Amino acid sequence: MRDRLAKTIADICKDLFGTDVRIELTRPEEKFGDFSTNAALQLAGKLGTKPREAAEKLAAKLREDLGDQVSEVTVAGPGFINLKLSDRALFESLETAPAQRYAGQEVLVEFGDPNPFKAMHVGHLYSYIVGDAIASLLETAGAQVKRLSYHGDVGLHVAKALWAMQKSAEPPKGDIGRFYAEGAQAYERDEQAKAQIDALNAQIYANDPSLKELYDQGKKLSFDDFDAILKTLGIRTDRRYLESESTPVGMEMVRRNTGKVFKESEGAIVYEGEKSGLHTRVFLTSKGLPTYETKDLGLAELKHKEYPQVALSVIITAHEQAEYFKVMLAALGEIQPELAKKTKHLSHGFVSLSSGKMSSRTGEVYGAGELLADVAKAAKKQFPNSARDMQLGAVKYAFTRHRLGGDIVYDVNESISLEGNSGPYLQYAHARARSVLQKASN
RNA sequence: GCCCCGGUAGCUCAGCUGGAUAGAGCAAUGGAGUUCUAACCCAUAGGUCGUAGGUUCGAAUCCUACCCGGGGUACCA
Repeated sequence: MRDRLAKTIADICKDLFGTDVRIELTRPEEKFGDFSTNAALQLAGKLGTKPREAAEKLAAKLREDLGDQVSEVTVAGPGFINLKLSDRALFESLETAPAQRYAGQEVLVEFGDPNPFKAMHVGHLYSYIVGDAIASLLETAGAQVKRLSYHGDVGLHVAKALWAMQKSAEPPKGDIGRFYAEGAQAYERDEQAKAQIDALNAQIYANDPSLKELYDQGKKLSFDDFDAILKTLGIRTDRRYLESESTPVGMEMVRRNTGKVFKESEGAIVYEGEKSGLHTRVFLTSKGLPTYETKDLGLAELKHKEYPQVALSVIITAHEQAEYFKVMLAALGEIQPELAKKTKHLSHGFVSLSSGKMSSRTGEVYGAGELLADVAKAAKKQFPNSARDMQLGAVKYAFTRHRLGGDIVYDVNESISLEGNSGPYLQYAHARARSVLQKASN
């Protein structure tokens, strides 16, 4: 509808004034109409005529050419042309399918990315909800979307959790996050524990078989926990990548390109981002160990191998990684230019709670599951019969109603409110509207 | 220090590829209705659009400087 109108207006401008104009059709305040264009203002600027005169001429022609599409064409203010759609056009637009910009194309969307052996916190929840929404949007635009996630299954955080699991008398079960929290605290406070954890970390890197059983237990526990939360959220993941997969691929890429893309500096292998206005980052440490950037390079290559036909690859993370990704993508751009061009990093801010609740009693971060449970509790209290869908709608809407970029504040009570800017409000409005329609047709 | 993001009504946020008196929800104040799932309705009040310059016929929107908050800034992720 919008595109068709814009084209008609552009054609008329060309006919009448012999000039090409980039037509902007905006949604003005309701009282002005359904669409509004500043085409006449643009024309006046180009031709040096009075805006209102150009607007009147344009409007007259539009009334003629648009026929039953519009019920009103008016000129207002300095020379805006306001269009009011006819009922017929309005109904037609309802039946028009959305634009299929990515029709039939494969698109990857990576989001969520919680690390096993740690709790999934509200930041991950934000990433999952935003990422899933973006994936759905792309699906609506016709894309064949693959939802991906990436998980750090090796590293110091694993050692911290394993250390606490080893010390525990009982077999590990339930919330894995508490083991991590215990290990992380000991690592900070206790020199002896720190040494033990560092040793454990080396063992993990060396794939020590004596750790395998505990490691596998912990990993399973983590992913079972993630799965439960994702099931509640109704979010699926098509492919999970692990750091242990991407690491060898990335190391190979860095080695192959050392001397070309990467440089040796102070014993480490680095990428000098300064040449593209960024900063230098280490890819291989002086001990020869891969950093996150190398692993991400490998991940990009892994995705490329499995999905060679992608039109677009989106990665969604928190804001803290924004500049890191610029450097990583700049390096990738020198190795695989076409791949880097198709990769787009989007970042979101941090979540804070209006209640001020950020960490639970143990000093861990506020968990994703914990938030979901708190919402369910608050919803049940206010609306004893509230459905799961209502709670989910509340959380998802509260997290997606903001523009991406800034930090967001989450307020449980506001999110479950039946009034105002909330998910349940929309759901209720929808239900009522359908009810009215149904009764009208009986 | 340098780089990135944010700074709009008491609160949470839209608007930021320049355009019509800066909008919404919540909260506040004053009213109306007792119901077809009332998703409420009407009205009032509330804003130096972080600050100061600049560009423009026109700036919340573009440019510059500065202030405040968050993040990043070589061997963590």
